[in-house]
Amino acid sequence: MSASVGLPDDVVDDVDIADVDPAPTLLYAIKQVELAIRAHMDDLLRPMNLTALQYTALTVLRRRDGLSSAELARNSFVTAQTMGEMITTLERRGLVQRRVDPADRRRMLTSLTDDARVMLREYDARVDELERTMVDGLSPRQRNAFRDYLSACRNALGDPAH
Amino acid sequence: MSASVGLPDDVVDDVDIADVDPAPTLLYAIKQVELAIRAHMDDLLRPMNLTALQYTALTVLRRRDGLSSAELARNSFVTAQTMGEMITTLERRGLVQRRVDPADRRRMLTSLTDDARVMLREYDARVDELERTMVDGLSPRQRNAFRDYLSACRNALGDPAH
DNA sequence: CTTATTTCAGATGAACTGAAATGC
DNA sequence: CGCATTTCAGTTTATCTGAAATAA
Repeated sequence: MSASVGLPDDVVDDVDIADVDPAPTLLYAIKQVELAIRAHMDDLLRPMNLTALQYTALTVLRRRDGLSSAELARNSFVTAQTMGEMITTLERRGLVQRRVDPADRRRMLTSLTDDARVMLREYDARVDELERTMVDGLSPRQRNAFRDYLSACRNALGDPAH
Repeated sequence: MSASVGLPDDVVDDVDIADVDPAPTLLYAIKQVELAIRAHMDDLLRPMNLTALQYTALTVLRRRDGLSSAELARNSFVTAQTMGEMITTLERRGLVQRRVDPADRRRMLTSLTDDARVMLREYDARVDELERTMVDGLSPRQRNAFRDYLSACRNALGDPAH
């Protein structure tokens, strides 16, 4: 992970319920940011009647076509049953389609429909803007460092449920 | 998972569903880390029969005694009713106590009980260890930068619900 | 009068556990 | 046979919306 971070620089000195105390834990800081993101995302997603979990599944499928429902479940830390039901919902809405994996006929390979791709593209700009707003105070170099840190954290925590 | 055995060099060269693609969004990366944290925290909290939200409320109260239920709700992006019910549950379990705010008799000031403080202290070590595991690959300087970035993000996203 | 906080009363949805069918 | 995936069924629990009481 290169790191390559140079300068931690003081980025904020705003006083807020989130940081009125010197140093709450990083765990808590991450949770707070995720809560704030989710509130914004829910607002964004509500018009298209998608939950954050559904949206996540769709964007994961856009990057990695043909995952099975069980694989998507592991990615989002929910049970296979929960994800299976969610995929069924998306299928009924015409956003994904499934076909039996010819190499392993137990599995169902899931793909986005063209409708889903169009819909996701319409939201890309808004999601990008949310991300830009979020990292507004960070330099490009800091953003890269931030991404590296997050990746390191995710890898360090592993896949605990399995 | 594998890795983490030798290779002190690159923190991440594990191929994983979380980073098989070059650069998913920071939004997604944060969500993934938070999901991983929550899975670990749920495991940690299950023995004491606390949800992540309840634990968060308790630790917030430890830092900022005497918040009202409505304030706690805003901090966690849930409705006042939801937080009110959760605080009632904690009160019945003897983990918090409430008293009317003498300065504004509509409000109920919430405080931890001694029992709650003891319980939280018992878990501090385990939570600290989880955090240490998570940032294992980061230098102290990087950890500080990471904290700054998170704080900047949280502040940039504001309190959308109000 | 309007607003904030709390509380009561449903309604809902999203998740879970358990179990069965299928196929490797 | 054991294990993974999917699907069906039932349940729980957390959260929400709506409405009323209180007090500033």
